[in-house]
Amino acid sequence: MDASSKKKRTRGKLSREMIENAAFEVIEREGLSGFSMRKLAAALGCEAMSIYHHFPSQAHLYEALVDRLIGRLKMPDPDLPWRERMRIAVLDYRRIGREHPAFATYFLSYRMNSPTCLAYINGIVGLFNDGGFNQEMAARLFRAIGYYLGGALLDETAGYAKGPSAVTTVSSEQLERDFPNIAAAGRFFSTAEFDKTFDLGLEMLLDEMERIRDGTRTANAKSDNLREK
Amino acid sequence: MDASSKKKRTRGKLSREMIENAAFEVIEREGLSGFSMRKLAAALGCEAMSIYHHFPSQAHLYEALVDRLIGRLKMPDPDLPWRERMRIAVLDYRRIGREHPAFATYFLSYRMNSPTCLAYINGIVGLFNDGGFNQEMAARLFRAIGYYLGGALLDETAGYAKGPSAVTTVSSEQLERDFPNIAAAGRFFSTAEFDKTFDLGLEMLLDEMERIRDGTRTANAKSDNLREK
DNA sequence: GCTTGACAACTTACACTGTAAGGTTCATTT
DNA sequence: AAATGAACCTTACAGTGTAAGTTGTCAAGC
Repeated sequence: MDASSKKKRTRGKLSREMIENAAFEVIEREGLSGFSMRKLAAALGCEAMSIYHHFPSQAHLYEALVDRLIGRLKMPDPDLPWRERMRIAVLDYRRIGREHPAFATYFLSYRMNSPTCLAYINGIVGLFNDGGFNQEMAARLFRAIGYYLGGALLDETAGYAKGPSAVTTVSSEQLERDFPNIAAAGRFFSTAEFDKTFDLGLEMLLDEMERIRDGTRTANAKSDNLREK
Repeated sequence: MDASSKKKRTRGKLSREMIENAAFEVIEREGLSGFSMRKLAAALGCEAMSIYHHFPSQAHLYEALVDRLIGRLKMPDPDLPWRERMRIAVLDYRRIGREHPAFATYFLSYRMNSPTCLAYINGIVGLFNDGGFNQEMAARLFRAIGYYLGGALLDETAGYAKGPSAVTTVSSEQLERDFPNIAAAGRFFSTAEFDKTFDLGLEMLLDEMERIRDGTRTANAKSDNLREK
């Protein structure tokens, strides 16, 4: 018989960390929708259900992945100028998203509630408080900058740089002819332009935040009340 | 036998429009991940495979849904002041996302390439051109505003307002004690505050765009070159 | 050395998914 | 009346997450 020669069961082989590492790899290789517990198991050289001994569900595993990414983020040095601290915090977050483009899709719509993530968010909100804003403005600016950051990451990781998702596509000749504005703008939409575009928007928001803090934002703010309804 | 009494086959019942309408309903009722061709068929009173006669795949169906949402958007009146045109365009897009919160998740990472969607994008890029920016700046600002808009929609439709996605959550007592900044900011994170927060960020970006156009953005822009690396 | 217990990993099974392939029904045209 | 072809249904397959039950392996106590 000697059935043991066929399957080399190395006991205690698996661990949470090993599984997490493999999960990151499989997700990036197969894409988030192509990821499955069975493929993860194959990468680990075990059966799918063995993973459930370490993570009670796929959701728990995903949560651990988010925690690991967020948990490694450090708050920027408080001795730096505030604007620089804010910039670093934003770019740090963007970096971990860019490092895991396939996982970012999940990451970005994940509503963080683990202690690790809450500690991070608490620190970032504190950074806005340090900027000299009152609680309301700190809260709203936190959200507004987060919108920009999240939207940029979504586009940079899942956007046009990955090619069209449409089933029916348009030839570049037709694009040039029928949609000239897009054709003209297209060259600034490439992956190589991501940093420059992101920085432009980020600096715009940083400028405005400093204007709000310094009370020098009187120019066009009046039009805020022009909204219908 | 009289098998016809059991199943009332009403021929020509289905149509692309009917299927699309039902799809929007089922998606919003079941959530995007809870949506399936079989559930859609059940809502339509037909079998799953009947849908494939009208849409060759689920992806084609989704694409049609995106096209329908985008296709109904009109460019703002060109006679309005430019800032107002831009504001309306942004809010229109946000509105259709908010009207289909469950579908928005798909919508936001969908890379539009259908003629309908390209026509829309072409119009919006043209709106930036009308603002008096050169091609490069128009392209980058289009993207930057899109980042803000997309991130906001993602958060408003899939974010914290839907409750935590984490499997392990933290009690409100612990939140108050360990994460005071979040607790303090929390009241401005509610659904009721969405409009006000969105408007703040939008007006910030509109302000900055006008500064860029008018060349009055000299204040802090110098720090743009402080980036490491 | 032997037994026991606990735990880690595996096996099986179920209800679900999208959709390929092919069969059936029926309104319309000839 | 016969034929056509669109519209719809049935069946089947390979994939999914995971509940439930089983087996293999190692360490401790006798």
